[in-house]
Amino acid sequence: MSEYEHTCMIRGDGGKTLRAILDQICNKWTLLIVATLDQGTLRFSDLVQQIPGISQRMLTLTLRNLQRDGLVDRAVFAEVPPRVEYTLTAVGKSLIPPALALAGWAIEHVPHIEESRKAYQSGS
Amino acid sequence: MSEYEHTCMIRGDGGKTLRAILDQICNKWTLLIVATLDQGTLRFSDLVQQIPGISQRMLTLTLRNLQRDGLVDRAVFAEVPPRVEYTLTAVGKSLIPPALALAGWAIEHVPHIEESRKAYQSGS
DNA sequence: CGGGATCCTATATGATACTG
DNA sequence: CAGTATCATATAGGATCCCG
Repeated sequence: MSEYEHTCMIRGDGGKTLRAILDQICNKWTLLIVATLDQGTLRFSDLVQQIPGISQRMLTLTLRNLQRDGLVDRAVFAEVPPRVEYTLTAVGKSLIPPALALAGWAIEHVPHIEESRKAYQSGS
Repeated sequence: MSEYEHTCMIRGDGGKTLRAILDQICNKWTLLIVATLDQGTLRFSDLVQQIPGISQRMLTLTLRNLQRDGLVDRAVFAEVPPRVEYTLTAVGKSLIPPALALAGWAIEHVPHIEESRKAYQSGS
């Protein structure tokens, strides 16, 4: 039943490699931006509108990181007013299935987790 | 090619539900602890030894959260010296496959990401 | 329109010392 | 052994204003 032979992928080098990547992915906005860009190419203002609550600052920062890591392409058009379009790269798209796996797990277990939290509260 | 129909799982309610759970999972130690506990039942001191760099404080805090969320069982034995054993619950174990999926993605793309970072640096 | 620059706060994490 | 308590710090994230 145990998957111990495989969890070395997580524990690996003490989890360093994995966590370095995970830190980039599991911040507040990355998955949301990637999931939104799965629709296709979008402009900066499109992303602001479609991602509720994100600030310009965090959108810019997160997009820069995604671009730096090669998950997103950034195309600037020399027009007035300026136009900048963002598109998922192949690597960016490849992140979606594992992200969905985690999202599926989370959504599937939300009821159990919330129940457990209530029981824990009343217990202590 | 697009998985847009499915990414609503991520975007859902603006990502709120997913991120509430993700915040618990993607902190510095949670996945490492869960992966370590996949071996089976372990004592507090076992975890300290097997997880390099973790402090007693963070191990305690993270274990409490996992226990509260029903991912880990905590068993206290009234002995001297005290013995406390931690075990993954079924829900806790169920987190491992999606975690492995993400870990697999990360490890598979580390080379590409590092390459992209170097290119980004020299570009700017 | 698409940011950059600046300031600010909350929180996660760490170090250390103490205890039943 | 398995924590708790306290203090300190780094950083993520947010608010606001300005610019080409």
